[in-house]
Amino acid sequence: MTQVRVRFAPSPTGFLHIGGVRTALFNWLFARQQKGVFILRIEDTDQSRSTDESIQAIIDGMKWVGLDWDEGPYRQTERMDLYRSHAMQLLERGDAYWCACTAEELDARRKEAEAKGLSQKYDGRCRDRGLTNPAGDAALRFKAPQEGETVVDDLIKGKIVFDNAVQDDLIILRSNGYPTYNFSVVVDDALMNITHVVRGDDHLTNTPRQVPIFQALGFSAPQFGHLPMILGSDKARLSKRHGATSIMAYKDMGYLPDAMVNYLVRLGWSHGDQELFTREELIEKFSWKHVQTSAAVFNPEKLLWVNAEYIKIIPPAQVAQALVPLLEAAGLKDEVQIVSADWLAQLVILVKERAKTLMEMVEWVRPYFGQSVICDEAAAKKFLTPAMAPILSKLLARFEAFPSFSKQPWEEAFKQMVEEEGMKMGQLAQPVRVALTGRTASPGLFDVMEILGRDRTLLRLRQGVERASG
RNA sequence: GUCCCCAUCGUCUAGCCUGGCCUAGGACAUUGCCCUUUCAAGGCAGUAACACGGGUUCAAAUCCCGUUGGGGACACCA
Repeated sequence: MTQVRVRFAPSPTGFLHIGGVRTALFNWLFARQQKGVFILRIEDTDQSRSTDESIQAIIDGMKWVGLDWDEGPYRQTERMDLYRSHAMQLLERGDAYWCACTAEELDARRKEAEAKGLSQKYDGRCRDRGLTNPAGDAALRFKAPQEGETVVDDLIKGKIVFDNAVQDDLIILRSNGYPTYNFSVVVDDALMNITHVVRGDDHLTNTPRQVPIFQALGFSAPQFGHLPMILGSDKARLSKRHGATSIMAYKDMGYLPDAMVNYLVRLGWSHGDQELFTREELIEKFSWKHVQTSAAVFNPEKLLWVNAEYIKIIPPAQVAQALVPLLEAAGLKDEVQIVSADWLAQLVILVKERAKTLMEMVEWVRPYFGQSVICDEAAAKKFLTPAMAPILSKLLARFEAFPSFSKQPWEEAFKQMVEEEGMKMGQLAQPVRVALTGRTASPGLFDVMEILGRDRTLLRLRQGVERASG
């Protein structure tokens, strides 16, 4: 058994998006399961579109979702000699030829063919001209076999047969000397000993173009696997129209990387009825057999649910840690600094069942920082009424009698007062909640008091009484 | 236009390979109820799908053919 070697090979022409992450993820899972090697390779042979910022964005994105690579990042622009020397091999063997047609001419002919409803294939006019390239401005074309069939046994789709007669003589070296995609991938996949090429469905028709190049170069082709596409809610290919597509945008929106991974892997793969998996489980249970053959619609609501599940499952201290940067960004930098990690973890426990994202959690948690509270006007108007003032004042007095906070006695005192006043629980609880948190919705009252501590509880209650009286 | 892929609830999917256990299961969303100091969470229940047409077979969601529909590819982009 040779060792599994897979790669993720994005082109640095923009940020790392959802689809790319999923492709990377399937490769990574397979590599980890097979104790293989996962390679990151940057396909930057398109000079005009590749940027260094994009490369950094890819690296940042991969790191955030925790997809670590064993080799690379390789950059194709650093491997130019390899492509050129292999292209020359093909030329020498008669498997490639120089083509003097200019891009403009080709474009014009293609448009004409399209207008007439004919094949848009290259007409092969330079194929047998035996041209040389003295001026250095010709492009090199691969002489694609025109007879027989190319059969691909896809890991996901099964056996697919392509007629060689429809294959084009692809340009493998541009007139500027740079290789094109279909050639550089082959050279790299061959030279890097890639055993399994797993990529998006959109590359399916590239496979019969690439297989003959492997063969002409004297390499055996790797195994191929084509992942179905991810679609937007309108069933069109996922794009900016469907909201944030950069993976890092999800970080900013308060998604947990593990939740992202869990959602994405379930989008196109399943293990019976199981919805939630640890990474270890994913690595253990992953199999090509259960990868879906059809495209899947990206469903933000389910992602939200998965994220909420992770917020509940993950150790609170860990959630707290991920929350800190968002708190700082929300203007709570000073407040966060003076607070202990333990206290923050406790706070997370209070709100983790209410927040579906870290972003929402920031809002849930905001009232528990600072001495006083910022009170919602409508809430105050409704619950901190003059009529409530004496009752709240009475409650305050009872609480003040306790030298320290303790849940049970405080709760008993509270309930006793409700009874004495002939009130319903909610009639007293809501005004107190507003006084303590400034809002009508919060975690359990006594949990709130516990997190605030005796002093702040009393302070806020006192301020609530004032407000109600005023 | 040519070539390729795909088709189960609104969405993600189980089942399909190896036909009967499918009166088609789970999850998200949605609706109702319960729980309840608020908001959540949780529990219970409900609505909801085998694209269509032909075969093959005692028997088809499952196998075969066709139709329709969706997607992808056809660049000196990747």
